[in-house]
Amino acid sequence: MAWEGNAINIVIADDHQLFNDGLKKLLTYEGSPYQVVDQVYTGPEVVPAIHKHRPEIVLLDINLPGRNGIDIARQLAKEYPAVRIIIISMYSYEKFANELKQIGVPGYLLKSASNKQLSLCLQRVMEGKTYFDADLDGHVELLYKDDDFIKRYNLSRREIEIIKLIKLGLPASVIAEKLFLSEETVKTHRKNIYYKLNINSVAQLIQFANDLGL
Amino acid sequence: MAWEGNAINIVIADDHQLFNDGLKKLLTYEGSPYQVVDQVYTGPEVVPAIHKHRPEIVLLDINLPGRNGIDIARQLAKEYPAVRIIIISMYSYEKFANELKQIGVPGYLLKSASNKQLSLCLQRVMEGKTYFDADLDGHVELLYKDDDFIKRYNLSRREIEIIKLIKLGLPASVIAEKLFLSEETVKTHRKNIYYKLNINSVAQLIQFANDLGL
DNA sequence: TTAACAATACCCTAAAAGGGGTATTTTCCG
DNA sequence: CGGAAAATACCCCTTTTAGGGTATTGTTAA
Repeated sequence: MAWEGNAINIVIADDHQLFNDGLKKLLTYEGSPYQVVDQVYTGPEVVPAIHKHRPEIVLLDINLPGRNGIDIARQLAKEYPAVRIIIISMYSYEKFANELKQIGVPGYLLKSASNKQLSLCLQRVMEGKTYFDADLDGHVELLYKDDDFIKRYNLSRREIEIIKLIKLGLPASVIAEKLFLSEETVKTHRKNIYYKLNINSVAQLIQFANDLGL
Repeated sequence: MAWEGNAINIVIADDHQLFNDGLKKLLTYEGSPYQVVDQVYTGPEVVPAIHKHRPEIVLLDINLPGRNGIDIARQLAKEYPAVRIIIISMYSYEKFANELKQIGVPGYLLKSASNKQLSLCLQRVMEGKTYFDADLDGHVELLYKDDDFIKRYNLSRREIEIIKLIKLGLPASVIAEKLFLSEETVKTHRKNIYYKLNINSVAQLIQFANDLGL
């Protein structure tokens, strides 16, 4: 499609095939300077694809099956510093934003971004600048999601916070340290969560949280 | 694009703009029978859009800001029964599958579905049949997926079986009963699984299994 | 301004998980 | 056939969870 000569080559890494394919379509309109040279759908496929194609840009999801997107970004930044990484994620992981910047990731787009924001991001990154959607937008969606969750299951804000930490596999003692609480308090919250959700194991809690996108 | 005469009209409701726009592109290829007549990005916009366009099909996300997709589906089924609803969701909400079927939703696609699955789903729904990706996930594809999983992480068939039961939140004792094994054996398998996957908690195991669609 | 809820924190106990071994029998492939 | 891998099963121990309470302090909405 694009004039082969100096097209900007892109690799897309996202496990949602419909999103991945749709993104390709969005990028390869008539007269586009971009060319999607490869699409991968799992974590372990990313590095080999980059090695093979040496694209100018990789659009990289964080939640890839098999391997964490941030780990991949770290390896790519080290081994393929010429490849510009743009993270494409559902949420604004503010915690990771600084980490990603430090790694040298120049772009961060939310999936709720518009086509124009995508173009702008690509453009800026190709100019050697940065574009971090995560800084601007982040809070709104997350707070809303939590609110929705709270309403539906009568959970409190603190309880949501603790659910997220349990999801990471942290024991009550560590969660307590992180939140500057007594371990007993964390256990009390956990008990209340189980009661409200009518469950009785961490496995069920995680299924529940995952199902609702928490 | 499509021959205006008898094109199948579609409304897309998804808050991830890039996904929404990409989906439109995927549906409106040259010679496509489909025509995207409207795109909305929040819950409250859905019903008015349906009212205005009376499309044959609405592709509806569950996690919409402002209003829950299931509620919307319920209202649409009642007030606009001619509109065929296809849920497009990130996760397989097995809990809600029956509820959705009862409401009369004929289609359920995962975002990780392929373009072909999308086409098939649309086709079947337009023929008055149903297409539930959430179900298939549990049966048809699993055997293949298991093999893939085994190869990548050196897990045995028995270990996969036990992972699935752990995922349900069952304690080792119950798993042992179910499989006619000693509890100690189940614990041994679990230890080996943790070692192979380099993890150390049930929370991490579930994340892992979910990521790989197990 | 109270009553309800959220958040905090402690007590107790039993069950289960997590982590370190070792060892036997089956199964299956070369 | 023989050896590797898988599946089975047990021992030990410590930590954590799960479930049963009670209780104090804020905050907040009726």
